[in-house]
Amino acid sequence: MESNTVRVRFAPSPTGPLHMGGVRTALYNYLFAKKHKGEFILRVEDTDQTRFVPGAEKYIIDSLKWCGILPDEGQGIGGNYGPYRQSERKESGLYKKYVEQLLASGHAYYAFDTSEQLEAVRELAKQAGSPNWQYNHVTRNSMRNSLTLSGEEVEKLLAAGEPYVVRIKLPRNEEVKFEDIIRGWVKVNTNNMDDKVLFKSDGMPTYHMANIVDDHLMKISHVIRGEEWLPSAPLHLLMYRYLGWEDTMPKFAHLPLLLKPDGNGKLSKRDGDRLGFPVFPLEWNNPENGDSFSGYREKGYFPEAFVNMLAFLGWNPGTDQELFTLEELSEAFSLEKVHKAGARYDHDKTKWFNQQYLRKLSDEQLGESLQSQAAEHNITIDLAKATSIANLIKDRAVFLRDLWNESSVFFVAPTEYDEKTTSKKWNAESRSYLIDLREIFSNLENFNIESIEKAFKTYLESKELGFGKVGPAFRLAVTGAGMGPSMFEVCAILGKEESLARINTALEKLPA
RNA sequence: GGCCCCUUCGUCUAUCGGUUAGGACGCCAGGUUUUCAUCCUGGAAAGAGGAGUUCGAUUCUCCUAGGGGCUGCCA
Repeated sequence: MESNTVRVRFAPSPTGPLHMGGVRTALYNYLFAKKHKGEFILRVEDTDQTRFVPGAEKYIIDSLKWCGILPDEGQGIGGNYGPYRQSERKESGLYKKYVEQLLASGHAYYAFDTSEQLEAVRELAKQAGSPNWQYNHVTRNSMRNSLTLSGEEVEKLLAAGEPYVVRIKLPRNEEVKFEDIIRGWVKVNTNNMDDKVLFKSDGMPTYHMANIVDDHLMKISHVIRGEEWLPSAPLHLLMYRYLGWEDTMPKFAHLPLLLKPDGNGKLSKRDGDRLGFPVFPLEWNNPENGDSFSGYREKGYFPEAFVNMLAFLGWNPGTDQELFTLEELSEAFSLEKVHKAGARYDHDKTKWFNQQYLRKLSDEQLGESLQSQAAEHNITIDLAKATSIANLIKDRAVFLRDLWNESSVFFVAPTEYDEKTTSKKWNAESRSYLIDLREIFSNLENFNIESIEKAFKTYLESKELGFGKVGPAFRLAVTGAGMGPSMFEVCAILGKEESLARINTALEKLPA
């Protein structure tokens, strides 16, 4: 079917931590590549030196690694199309060569207007009532560029080292259309486009230039990126055309955006911690400016759950299956099934996914986790015990840490007693029941689940009491809480001595 | 403002002209459970509005409205 190899790239710019929307873009690229037995490439788009953030590249790589979406080729991995950092690619004059080609063919021109001058023109236009002044086929005639200046003047300025940029020269009134895999045909008239800068005065290409050159040189077959790129796709098409690469141009697929759960707009980095969930895969701390954002990994999410959740934000297999491994996702994925509209992030659903993945773990695996968490609290327990405790409480866990949170009663005697339960269920009566139970339990030879339960129930019968009269007080005395797993199992695990000791403590500490 | 994209339950979504419009999360109710959680059962909940095409539109077209994106020598 596919005679051409699928090669896709994820091309983030290292300007900060990778947001979950970016992770999803990477994921879809990865899935598409795997589905078609192609290659997934990581390219670092660091053409903006002013926005460079130390550690960001490492963060991106670490995040992908945590998620399990490993590039086959690219920055940090290597490959035959390197280097994979645009700042390094620029060193060889790579981009400049193609810029000169465009200059020579008349599809680009030099512009000497400074940022300040442009800003002033824009400001003026705004005051005159036009909010978006553009450097285009009409305004370029009144600007300082190689179209308005004489050849000698241009030569002189260039020779004098005058700062300049190179802009694309767009034709007037031309329909540009391309077929997006997700959205179908998209048409734009060049009259509504502007002469974008291709080459900056600092010697760096802009995204528009670098991405076309690199995608071409790296033999990228499909460009799968966020919807924010849709408006510039026609420009990119024109560039392929002017560079003579239109026949091998990659296919485009513009992904729907991830939206804020509340209100409007796309999910942004400040949203998460504001609304009580992370927007980043990994925690991010920037000592330089004090930026600090929480991450899914540190919050206790399984990468598999995180990835599964992300996959479903904008895509759906068309079946009822919701739990997918990465391999299954790779098999089921298709761009045609990607939804067009933006997807609102739902944190409850994310937690649900995590709970599902926790349940896939065996009791022994859960026990191991509990054992190591206990060790962090300087408590040593053997695996068999940890496993049986984990089995007892796993149904109430969403995160692995819940295993410890829910089971600490087994290792640490209560120092406080739940207020609500105390005021509702603890009184002189219940106190006397506990005194009876202490007596009964201390006479039990085999202190196990069955015997405790039998003794307890026999006591209830003899006193003609309902479970509700004694149970809550019993739980309160032993665990300090108003809820939890079966008390017979709790006591059995605690052992006779500890159980009795706790009842004693409660009788001392809790006034009738 | 201009240009582009989008629009099914609160949320994520299925439906590729004919369905009692399905599922999941969340929510509510009932059951199981001494309690909580789990689990089981059930429930409420959607095609933005208006034209058209058609025997028949959620599905195709157009308009309106709403939402989103872009509008930098940022990506």
